[in-house]
Amino acid sequence: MTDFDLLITDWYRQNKRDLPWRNTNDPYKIWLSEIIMQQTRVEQGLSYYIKFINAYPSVFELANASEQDVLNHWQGLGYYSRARNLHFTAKTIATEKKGIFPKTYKELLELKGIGTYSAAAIASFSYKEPVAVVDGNVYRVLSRVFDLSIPIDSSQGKKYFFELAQNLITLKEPDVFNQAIMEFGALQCTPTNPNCNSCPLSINCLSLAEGTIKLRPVKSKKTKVTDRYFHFMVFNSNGNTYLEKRLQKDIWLNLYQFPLVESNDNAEISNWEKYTLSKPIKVSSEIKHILSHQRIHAKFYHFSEEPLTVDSNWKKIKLSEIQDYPLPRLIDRYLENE
DNA sequence: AATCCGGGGTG
DNA sequence: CACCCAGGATT
Repeated sequence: MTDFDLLITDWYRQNKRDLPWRNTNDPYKIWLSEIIMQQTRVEQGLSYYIKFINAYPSVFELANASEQDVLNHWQGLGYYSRARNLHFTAKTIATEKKGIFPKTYKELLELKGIGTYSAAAIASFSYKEPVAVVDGNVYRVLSRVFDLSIPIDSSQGKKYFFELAQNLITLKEPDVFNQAIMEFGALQCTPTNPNCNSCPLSINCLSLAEGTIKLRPVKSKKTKVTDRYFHFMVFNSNGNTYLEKRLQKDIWLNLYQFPLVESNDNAEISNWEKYTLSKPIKVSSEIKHILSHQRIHAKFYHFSEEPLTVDSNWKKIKLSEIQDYPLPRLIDRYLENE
């Protein structure tokens, strides 16, 4: 197809949403929006973007914040390594680079938390470098238009789609092309029930002609989910409780939770070993919390006495100040419903 | 190359 | 329940 770029950019000019990070060339704002939006729908990430811009108007405010403050603002969005890397890179930019972002795809790639997609997005949106973005939308659009069955989660597939997109991108307005193909995937060429009836590419869409729309894109792997059983100790005496900071290489790194004992099944814990000898005054029913690779079965056990011993990563806090700490959604939701 | 890392929405 | 979302780091 010779005029893919024209068709897609024309569609974009008529159908694009008005999003705050589209009205700027500021690499800080572009970068922040791209990190927040990774694996996240615009409707979910938008309020976080606004919150971050208000709290940290420039890379210097972000660099000078504590990691806990950054994680607090990130709370509930998930994939918390994004927030930790965001903060790490802000400090790199503020100190080593005096607040000036790198201006090329190649240099941007060297920053922590910035991969091929984000580097291409920042380089094209801020500096009009003609390097193609390849995100979930782009995989879907291209695999359908060209009816490609090569798996998008293979190394070969990733390389193939990047080169294809790179061959299609316009040199005049690479930023518009990149925005256009992603917006087209998000609004028109959607995962289920794409709007092929009113699609400017339907005449050229090989997958539509072959009847393979529902099969595209192809993924070869399926994620396997493991079950975990969490038992949280909710201490409450005189309005105080204990939180523990998660320091292991595991989910929710550097977030806080009620002190946890993990077991192999959902049987109620009766022996809390060194932590307490008393019986809980209340035990919640099992709460299921779904992550991409884990199914967590959680129970909350309430104790009205102080623990017998306190681990080094525990912190005694006022229950009324618990929201000063970044909490996994599981904990936050339990507090909401309690 | 394979696996891990959240949370929410959809059919 | 399975799949997807403005992906990246680690092993």
